[in-house]
Amino acid sequence: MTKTETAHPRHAAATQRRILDAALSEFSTHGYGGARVDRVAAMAEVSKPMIYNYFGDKDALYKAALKEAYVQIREGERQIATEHMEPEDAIRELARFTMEHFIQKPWFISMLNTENLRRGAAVREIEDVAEIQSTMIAQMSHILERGVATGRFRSGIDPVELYIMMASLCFFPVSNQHTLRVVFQTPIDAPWLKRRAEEAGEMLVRYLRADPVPPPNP
Amino acid sequence: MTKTETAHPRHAAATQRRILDAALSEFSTHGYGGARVDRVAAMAEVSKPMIYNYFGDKDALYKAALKEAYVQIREGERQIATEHMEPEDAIRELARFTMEHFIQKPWFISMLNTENLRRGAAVREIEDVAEIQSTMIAQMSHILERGVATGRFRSGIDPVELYIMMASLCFFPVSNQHTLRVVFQTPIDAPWLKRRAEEAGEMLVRYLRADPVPPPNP
Amino acid sequence: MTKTETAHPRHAAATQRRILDAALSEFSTHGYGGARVDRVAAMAEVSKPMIYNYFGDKDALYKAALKEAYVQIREGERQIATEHMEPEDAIRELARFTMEHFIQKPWFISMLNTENLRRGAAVREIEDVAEIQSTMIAQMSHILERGVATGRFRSGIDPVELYIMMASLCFFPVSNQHTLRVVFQTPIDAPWLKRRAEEAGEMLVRYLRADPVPPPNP
Amino acid sequence: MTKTETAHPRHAAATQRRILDAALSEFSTHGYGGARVDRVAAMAEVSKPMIYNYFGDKDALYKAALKEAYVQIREGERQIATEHMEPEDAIRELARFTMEHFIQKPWFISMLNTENLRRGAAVREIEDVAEIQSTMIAQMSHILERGVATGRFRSGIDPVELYIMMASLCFFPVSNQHTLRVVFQTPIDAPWLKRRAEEAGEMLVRYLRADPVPPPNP
DNA sequence: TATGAATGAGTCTTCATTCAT
DNA sequence: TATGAATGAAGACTCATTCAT
Repeated sequence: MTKTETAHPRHAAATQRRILDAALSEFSTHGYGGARVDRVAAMAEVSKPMIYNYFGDKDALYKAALKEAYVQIREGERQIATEHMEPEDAIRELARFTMEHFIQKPWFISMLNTENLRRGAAVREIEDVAEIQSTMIAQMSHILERGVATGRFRSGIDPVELYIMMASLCFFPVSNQHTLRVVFQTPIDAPWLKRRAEEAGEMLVRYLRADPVPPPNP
Repeated sequence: MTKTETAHPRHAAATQRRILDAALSEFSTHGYGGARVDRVAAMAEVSKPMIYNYFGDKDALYKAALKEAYVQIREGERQIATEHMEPEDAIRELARFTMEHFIQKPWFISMLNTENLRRGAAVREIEDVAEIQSTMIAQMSHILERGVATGRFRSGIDPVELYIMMASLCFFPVSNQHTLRVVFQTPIDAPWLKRRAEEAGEMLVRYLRADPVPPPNP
Repeated sequence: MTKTETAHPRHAAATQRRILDAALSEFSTHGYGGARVDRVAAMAEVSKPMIYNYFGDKDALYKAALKEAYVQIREGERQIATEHMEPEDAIRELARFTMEHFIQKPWFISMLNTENLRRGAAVREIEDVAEIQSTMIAQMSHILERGVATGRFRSGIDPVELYIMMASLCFFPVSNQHTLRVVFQTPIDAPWLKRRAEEAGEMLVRYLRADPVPPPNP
Repeated sequence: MTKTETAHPRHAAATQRRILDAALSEFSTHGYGGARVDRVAAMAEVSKPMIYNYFGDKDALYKAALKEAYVQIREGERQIATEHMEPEDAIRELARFTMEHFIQKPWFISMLNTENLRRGAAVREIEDVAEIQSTMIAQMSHILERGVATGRFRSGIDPVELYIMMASLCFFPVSNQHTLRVVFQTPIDAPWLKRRAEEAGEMLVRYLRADPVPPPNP
């Protein structure tokens, strides 16, 4: 008999994983105050004491889930490769990628919103958060440099601020889709969101383009 | 003994107002699950039964607070006047105004985030929400039209989508300031946010500008 | 309809009393760790939230019960009157009274034991504890003075130390009755305890008596 | 790899000892209800299943610890030797010894208090408890006999009752030191307790002394 | 002999909600 | 209109105990 595939016994690491996944799901679905440890236990198919044993208390569990959200996002961001693209295409690709990310991993947006509601009480205590989006920023910098070098892009754009703009354009329509849907009575669905990403790309590119040189006075 | 000057006057309307203000503060500070009816009562300086008497239950109170948030925002949006401005200036002004709005009324952002966490369960049931941001959209349409008419702006831009882009660029940096601050180690404060608004204006304007007509072939 | 005699509604003071009595009973019967808030609620015929509402938490409830134990003891000690007695009789009476006290109010002994197990964590924070046994000490002092004045008692005896000795002789047989019963296979009952009090009186009196003056050398 | 030098040797007896010592410490520090099996395991440096394996359950562990307390006390009492002393000195020595005992082995007092709180539920089931303090009683008897024989002591004193009196005078000041300290604001420390023992000896001796023979009528 | 992993059954505490006046 | 008093139902967290290896 090989390793038993039973859910429960003797698999500390696996148990912790299940709890973490369940916690991420629970906190992102219900927010901190609305999350229930009981539900996490049920979802993870463990008894409550396991949660307290491995994570401490609800707060620590939340912090672990938040960190996990960032970690998973970082994993994802490692996969973008834009070096070989034309700068404008690279920017558009980044926008597409970011939007895709937010659509595919809705719990990330929920966790960020929840954490900001809590005024960042937990992020502050997570180590290494700073370097989490370093990949993204690095790519952004590289694209900008190349764009400037070829004369296609203006210079003087801060990559972090540019990244935040791109993130804003992708985050908000996903994050606020439920209120937007009602307020604007628009059918906010995946295709609509993807068009937003295209338009965000367009906007970023136009924002970056070097101003046309005025024709020489004759 | 004549009219007592207690904090609990006979005027039902005033009592309801105090409750509503307290509820808005409470729900936006703690989210739905974290909000406490006791705290609302204490803040409003009323007894808890009053809350149930006037609003029903926690859920109804939340809905009332959410609606109130929208109403207050609508009040604010009535005050923008861009008709007399040049289209580009008008766009920039709208961005500034929107950002200012979000900074001044942080509970609005919190309520929107909370409501979206709840997947829009409550907005759906609020009447007249649709027309709430009609002022904004109307202005946006008008500006676009004028811009297109003068040849300054491209045509074919949807005012709602443009509005959402502008909102995105202003909302996200405020809404996510606590996580951004930690992740990017940037001092996110009022001046920084105002610069974001300027840059948002710049971006929108560049996005809208008509493409330069290529010089006629000789 | 006069005041309703219902157990529950609208009688804050009465409710608090019932809770306090129940708490005293519960803590003295089971010790701190063995006490159950549920049982206190049941005994007091109130819902648990009442307990937390009026007393705070288990710890505060315990402290209140401990203080109550001391208060009730003080009440009792007010009733001894030994001024008109011969000093020796007064001492014997005090011993009898003290023993009776311990027999009649067994929860007092239990609370003291419990509190000492906790190393006095709670007494320290009770105000006015110091003056609680002042009546007893005052009486003791007065008896001693009168005894010395009449030449019947030795001088130089500290009233507090004498009180502690008396208390020791009465407390221990009651407090430790269950172990004593088994270890010495003696039927420790009320009569036996009362004889202990008599013997304690005898012992104290003999301890206090002035040494016989040696006959003058012829 | 040869015999590991871990803290968990193969020797079952040693393991049991460590558990027993830890249990004695735990129960006497926290009482029955406050004692934690986890803490016993940690203190004994064994896994919890070991405790259940060797002792059964918490109750059985408690009983074992209580018995151990008595056993250790009996060990101690074997060491007093008063045969060669003058009866009065012997009594004083016994008081000193008893007090020293209580000061040196505070867990004994705690266990007795805990057990009496439980109304002696466990002592009753311990075999041989009866003979545990036999040494003490035997000594007491012998001293009394010798005192009576020499005419120094009164006759008719029951050794068990005398022992209980002595124990009372020593037990109470140690047992109740924390409440006494607060109630009487006296610095109850080792020297103070030792003076209590001296005074207890004095009291016992005066209690035992034969009454002076009235001078013969001339 | 020994233990890491796991849990059922509580235990304290809180919360939304209602009753009686 | 207004509230002090009260509670059922659940929430977070713990504890004695057992299983599988």
